[in-house]
Amino acid sequence: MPELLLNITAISLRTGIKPDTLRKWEQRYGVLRPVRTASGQRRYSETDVQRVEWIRDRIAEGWRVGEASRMLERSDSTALDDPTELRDALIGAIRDVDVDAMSDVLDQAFAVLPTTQVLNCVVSPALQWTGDAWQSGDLSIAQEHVVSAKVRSHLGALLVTRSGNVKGIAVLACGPGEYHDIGLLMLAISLRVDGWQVEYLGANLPLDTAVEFANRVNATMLCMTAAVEPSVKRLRESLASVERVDRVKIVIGGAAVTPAIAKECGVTYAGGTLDEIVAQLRRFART
Amino acid sequence: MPELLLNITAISLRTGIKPDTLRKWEQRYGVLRPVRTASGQRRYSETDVQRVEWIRDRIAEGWRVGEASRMLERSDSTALDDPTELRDALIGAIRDVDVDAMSDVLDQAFAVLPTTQVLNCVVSPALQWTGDAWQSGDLSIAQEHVVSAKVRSHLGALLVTRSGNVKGIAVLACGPGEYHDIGLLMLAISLRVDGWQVEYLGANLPLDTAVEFANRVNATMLCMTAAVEPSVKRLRESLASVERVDRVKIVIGGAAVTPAIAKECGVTYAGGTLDEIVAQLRRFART
DNA sequence: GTGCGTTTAGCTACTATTTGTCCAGGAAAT
DNA sequence: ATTTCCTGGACAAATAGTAGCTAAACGCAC
Repeated sequence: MPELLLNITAISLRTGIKPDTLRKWEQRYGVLRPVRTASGQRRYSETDVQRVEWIRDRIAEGWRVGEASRMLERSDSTALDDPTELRDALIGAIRDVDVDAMSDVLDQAFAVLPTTQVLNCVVSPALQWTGDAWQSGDLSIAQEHVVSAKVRSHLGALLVTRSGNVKGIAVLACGPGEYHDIGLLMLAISLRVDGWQVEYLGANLPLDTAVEFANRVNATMLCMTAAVEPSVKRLRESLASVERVDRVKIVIGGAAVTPAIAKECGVTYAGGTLDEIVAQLRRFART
Repeated sequence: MPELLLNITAISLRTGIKPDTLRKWEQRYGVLRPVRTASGQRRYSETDVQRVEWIRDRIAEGWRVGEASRMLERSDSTALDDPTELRDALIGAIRDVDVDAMSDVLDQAFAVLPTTQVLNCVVSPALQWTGDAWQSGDLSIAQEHVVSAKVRSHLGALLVTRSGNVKGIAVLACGPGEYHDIGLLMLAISLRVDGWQVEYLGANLPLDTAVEFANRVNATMLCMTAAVEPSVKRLRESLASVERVDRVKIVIGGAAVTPAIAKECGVTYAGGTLDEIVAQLRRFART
């Protein structure tokens, strides 16, 4: 599937709606969610074209833009479109071990909400809940695994689509001994949406080989995570001994990493919500 | 027939793009690769004319030059449809650490070949090659990881689509301590294609909780894998101590598992190529 | 109809990026 | 000798971005 994305002039020529207007529609009604390129330019999909044409036709029939947009929103959200409700629905499906429902809710969420919102407001809280429920013994490890696997599949699907133009290349990996990679996967998706080319290396990667790889693919930065204490220790040891490549900036983060640790190792720290991390990395890359 | 070559003025007159612009396109986007005379002058072919005209037309449709060029690059990367060639192309991309090409080849393969054939004839051999190259030191762990991650994403995307449960429910998981899950993921896809409802639990799962889960979702069978020696040991220990549920048939397999081990533990063995395993499980489920 | 508030497209101002054109100085072709 | 072409850099024009303002169009109460 060579997914080709239109810029604002192209979609404007095809739909007959001026660029200014398209931007206003996006700002006011959020009907269009074009992905952004490296420099922040909008890139529209075929679906976006269809949405614009649909609204244009409604306007021709005498509807107002706002109403048409709301109709469109409503028509493609059969049931839920509220992040909170979707989150609760997902948690409910997990609690009931209803694997089909889990997929349904995830499909639904990705269909009606912007990707970053799905990650921040639906997937993240649900995973958090899953972790807590597992710790308190309300959920078995198998249930926790099935949730992870499901989420991973959905996120993986988002990672395969490639965007043509890029801010830079970001290499993402879990530190040595670290197997908690879902958070990193979510970051990968978020960065991709923000216009990065992401090379995702997954769990348990020695730092030296990660640096070498990042250098080889000409990456702008290398993000390593550690979610638990033992792997922070190993990551720190690696950072102390690894030979740095100046061109590749190293960023660390993850549940068990603190700004102090990063400072001590002479690398940058990123943390907070996904959106915050993306913003931090965006600024950081410019420096 | 002596191929007729145009100098830069000629191609400029035919396409309406000024020589200066053509040179900049070449410099900036590399779309044109005219041959050079002894003294370094550009000589364009008919293909080059077509490429310039194609880009010119895209620009008229509102695209930006840079992106149109990239689209052109993408579209004329030769389309393969032979499993062997695709396999070799994938291995080549892995060897060259060309992450974009890897995605291209995988996209291509899944587009033109049946899923099972992609897994058996393209992905499997390429992963095998990757493993061998890693062991012989020709490939770093990072390179091995990026291949895994890429393949995992593509396979995960296939696992998201749900199909009816005609043959029964199969629960798949790696045994405790086992993190090599790509083979299992490929089996998951193959079983799904064969008409099973697959619940994929991924790496490192204790057997007792897997059995409990399989029972809870009314599974027909539970497949556990072990790819390396230590995890076979843990799997055997678990099998000896876990409480069986009659309804759920347990099957084990994986690189480090032998029929003898399965027999000793009182469970069924499955092994061979993906197709063979699927056939074995199909027969097995009927009993 | 008239008046009033809301909705809407278009416009301006300003910044950043992308892209086409031009120029200088030297080499080759005519 | 004049013209064409090369490279590389400089620069201006075009395209996009954001934010905020304006005025026409519209809905609705009177």
